[in-house]
Amino acid sequence: MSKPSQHQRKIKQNMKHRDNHSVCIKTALSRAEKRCAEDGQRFTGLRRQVLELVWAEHKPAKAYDLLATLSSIRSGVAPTTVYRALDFLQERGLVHKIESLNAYVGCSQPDTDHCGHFLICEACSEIKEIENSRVSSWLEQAAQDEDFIIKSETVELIGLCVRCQPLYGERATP
Amino acid sequence: MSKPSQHQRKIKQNMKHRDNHSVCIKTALSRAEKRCAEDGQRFTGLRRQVLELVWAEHKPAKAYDLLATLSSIRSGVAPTTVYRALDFLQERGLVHKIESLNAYVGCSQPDTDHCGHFLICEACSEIKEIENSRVSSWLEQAAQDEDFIIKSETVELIGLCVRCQPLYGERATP
DNA sequence: TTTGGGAAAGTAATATTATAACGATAAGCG
DNA sequence: CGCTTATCGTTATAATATTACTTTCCCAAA
Repeated sequence: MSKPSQHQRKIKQNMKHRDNHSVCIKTALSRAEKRCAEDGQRFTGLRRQVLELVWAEHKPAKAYDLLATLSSIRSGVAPTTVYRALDFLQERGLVHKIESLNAYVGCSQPDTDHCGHFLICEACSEIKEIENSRVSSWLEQAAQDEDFIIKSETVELIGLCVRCQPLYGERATP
Repeated sequence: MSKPSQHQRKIKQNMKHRDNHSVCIKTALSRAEKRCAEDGQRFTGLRRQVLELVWAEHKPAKAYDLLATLSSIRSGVAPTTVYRALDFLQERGLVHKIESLNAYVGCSQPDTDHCGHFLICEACSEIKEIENSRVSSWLEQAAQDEDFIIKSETVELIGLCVRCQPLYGERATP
């Protein structure tokens, strides 16, 4: 309500990003390639294909959907195939699992060592990874109050993204 | 490092709590009863038993483990039985699901309307729900930066609880 | 160039988690 | 009491994930 022009600007940013999504994919792939090379790991055809499929949209990809798609472009694909590739990609921080959806998304900041924090739109399913170092330090603080030492974080915020708010009047999925 | 005596105090608090855990359970049950009465909902024997089992420990309870235990004290128990009861309890805020574990814990603050935030010890599996209104308002802030409206939050912090830190030297599970 | 070792992928089976569909029963209400 | 509806029983099946074992492929050392 407070800053409509800024709101519009963010929507445009978002649109632009969608139009150029193929750039995202390419970037993700080349970063993955680089990352694997550095680690002395093999970025095989299978792994590349799975990562490409995960990146096909900024939406959570279900393992069995990846399996189905992958089967159509490659033979001898079983659940194991997909899960192994996903495990590999997760270990290298190239993909995150969204626990509340049992689904996977490409990591948008694979260079920084981190666990992802996500905004998940319940209307359009788009996922945005928030890069917000404040969040982690805040959570650290909260944990410290209990003398708890954090090793990894699952933070998944479900709600309405900037584009879907006008459509759903700030209420839940119709 | 900084406050060893306070650390000790917290450990003692924790111990004391474990010794008196039956109190937890009773409290949880009577709160549930009250809550259901207020809502005009039936707190049936089945629902009570499931809630009791979930509260048996401060550890995540798996649906199929509940199923097995429940089967031993009641006949005609199927997966549906357990999931229905869990759904009921979740809707009323009496139980939370831990997404990263596919497991369920009793809610320690069923009176306040909230989504839970959890500290999960990877060594002993104990779960502590953090009641920390700061956390939610921090996350709101982070979401606002993206003009995102939060409807619900999944926050699960994995690490070492106060009792397990000395045992595992602040490192991951052995 | 060959070959041996290890990583990756193929294959089959199975475990784990969750839901759907439909009928039977029992609790509350007029 | 008889009606309505929530609850529960029952069966089947869907969706997600892992284990174990075999085969293939890559790469590097001989």
